[in-house]
Amino acid sequence: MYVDTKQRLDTADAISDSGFAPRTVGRYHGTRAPRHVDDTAWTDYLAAARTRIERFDSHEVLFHEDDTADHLYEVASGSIMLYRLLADGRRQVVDILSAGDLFGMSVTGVYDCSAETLVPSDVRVLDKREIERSADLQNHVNRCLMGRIEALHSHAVLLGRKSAAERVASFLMRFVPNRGMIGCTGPKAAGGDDKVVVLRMTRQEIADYLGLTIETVSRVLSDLKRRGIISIEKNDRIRLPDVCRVCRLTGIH
Amino acid sequence: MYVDTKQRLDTADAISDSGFAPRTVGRYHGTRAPRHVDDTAWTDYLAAARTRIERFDSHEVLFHEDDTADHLYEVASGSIMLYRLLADGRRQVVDILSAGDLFGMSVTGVYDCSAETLVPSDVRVLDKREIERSADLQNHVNRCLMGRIEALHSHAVLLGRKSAAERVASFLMRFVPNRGMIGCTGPKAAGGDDKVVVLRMTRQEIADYLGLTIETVSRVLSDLKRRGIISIEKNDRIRLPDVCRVCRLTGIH
DNA sequence: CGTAAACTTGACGGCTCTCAAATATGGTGG
DNA sequence: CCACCATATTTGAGAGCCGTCAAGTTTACG
Repeated sequence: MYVDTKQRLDTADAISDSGFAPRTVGRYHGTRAPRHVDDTAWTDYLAAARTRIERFDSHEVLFHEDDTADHLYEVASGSIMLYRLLADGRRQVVDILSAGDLFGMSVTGVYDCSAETLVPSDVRVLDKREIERSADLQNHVNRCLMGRIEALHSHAVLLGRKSAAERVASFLMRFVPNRGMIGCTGPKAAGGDDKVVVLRMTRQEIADYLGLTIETVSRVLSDLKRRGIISIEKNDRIRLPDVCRVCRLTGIH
Repeated sequence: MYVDTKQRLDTADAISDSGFAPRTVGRYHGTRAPRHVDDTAWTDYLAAARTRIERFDSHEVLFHEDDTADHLYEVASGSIMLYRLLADGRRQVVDILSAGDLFGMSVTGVYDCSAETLVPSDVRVLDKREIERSADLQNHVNRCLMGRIEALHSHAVLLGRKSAAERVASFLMRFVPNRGMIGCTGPKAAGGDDKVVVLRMTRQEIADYLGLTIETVSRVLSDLKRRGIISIEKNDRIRLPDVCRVCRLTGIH
C-alpha cells in the first residue's frame, strides 16, 4: 500500500530546507518585513478603532500557523492566501482573501493557519481587543465571518465532490463577478460574453488551493485551451471567450 | 471518459423522487415537524434573548439551501449536519455540529446549505434580529463563528490533501476528546489507551462528509479491522484499542 | 544572452470510483 | 420468537482519473 498520498515533497530535504511550503522554496522573500505606510484612510467600520496599515510585497508571510494570535487583519488592497501544512509538507490553501475581508481571528489564541500575500498588498492591522469596544465593529466582524463560512462551504463542495476540470472551471469563475452564482446576470444580450481574468497566482498556488497537483492544473488548462474554451494570453492572464461555457463546466448546473 | 465524476446517483429517478438528497430517500421523515418543548433552561449567552427550543427526530430537515434565512439556531443537544448538493445529486456534508454550536447565519438572507439532524436533537431557535440587541450575545456569536471557521479549515485540508485512510482515521479521532490536536494529552500513563466511539451516522453520511463513496469508507474500515486497529462492535460502535495508533494514521503527524 | 524558475507534456501506476452481487441488520407481522 | 422484507453494509472485479516521475519548453530577469 502507499503510505502517505498526494502532493508530498521529497521529504527530508525540502522540509529542512525552508521549514515548510513544499516545492515553493525561494518564493518566500523573508517574513514579516512590512513598511509602515500611514494611519489615515480608514474604512467606515474600522474608523473608530486605532489601526495602522502595513504594506507587504508579493509572497510575504504575515504570520505562521501556531503563532500567537494577537492581531486582527483586514485586507485593504491586494490578496492574501491562508494555508495549512501537514507534517510531510502537503499544503492546502484553505482560503483566498481580497479587499474588505478580515482574517487572523482565533478562538484558541493561536493562528490556525499561515497567511501569505499573493500580490503586493496593503493590510490594516488592529489589536484584537479593539473589536470588543465597538458594537458596530463587532457587527461588521460578524458579517465578514459569515461570508468566510459560506465561501468555505463552497470550497468544501469543490474539494470533496468536484472533478479536476470542474475545480479549475470553478476557479476561473471566481474572477468573473456576478456570474455563476445566485443572481447571475447571464450573458449580456448585446455583444459577446468574453472576459479576461488575471489570476496573479502560480500554478502551485492554484493547485494547492484546488487540492490538485500543478501537473493536473496545467493539463486541464491545456485541454480547455485545445477545446477553444479559454486562451492563455500570459501564464496568469486567461481569456474566456464564452463565460457561460466555462460556467457550465463548474458542476454547479 | 466518464462524464460527471464521483458519488452521483442514478440521476433522474432519485432526484424527482424526493427533490434532493441522493441515496437517502426514505430517511427524511417529513420536514419541519418539530414539537414545541419549553422556553426555560436558557444558556448563559442566550438568556437575554427570547428563544424557544424545538425538538427534532433523527434525520429531520430544519431548513433547505435557498430557504430565506430568518432564524438563527443553536444546538442544545444532539447533532446536526450541514450539507450542499450539486445539480446532479452529488452531496457534500460541509459541517457537523454538536451542543453549543450555532448555525443558520447568513449574509445573503438565504441559507447557503441544508441542515438535517443526525440524531434526535434539541435546537434553540431565535430571531436573527435578536443578536443585534446584546453585545455579549454578539461576542458569543463571534466566537462560535471563529470556531466553525477553524473546523472548516481542518476539513478543507482533509478533503484536499488526505488519502481515504487518513480521512477515516481523522473522522474516528473526532470522537476522542482532547486527542490528536493541540494539547493532546497522550495515552494515559496507567491502563490502556482504548476508547469506544459511537458514530451515530450512516456510511452514506460519513462518505458524504469525507468526500468519499460509501464503498471506500467501508473498505477502509474493513482494512483497519483486519489489521486490528479497530473492532466493529456494531455498525456505528467502533472500538479503538490503541487511540495513538489511529491518531498516527490521520496524516497530521 | 544566459541562467533559474515556472510551466507543459508524456508515460505509467495506483487509489478510488463504478457497477454488481452477496451478506448483515433492523423492523414488522404472524 | 421467528420468518420475511427492505435497507444498510460489505465485498469483488474492473476501469479511469489523477498523482508520480521524468523529461522538455517557455518565461522571467539580470
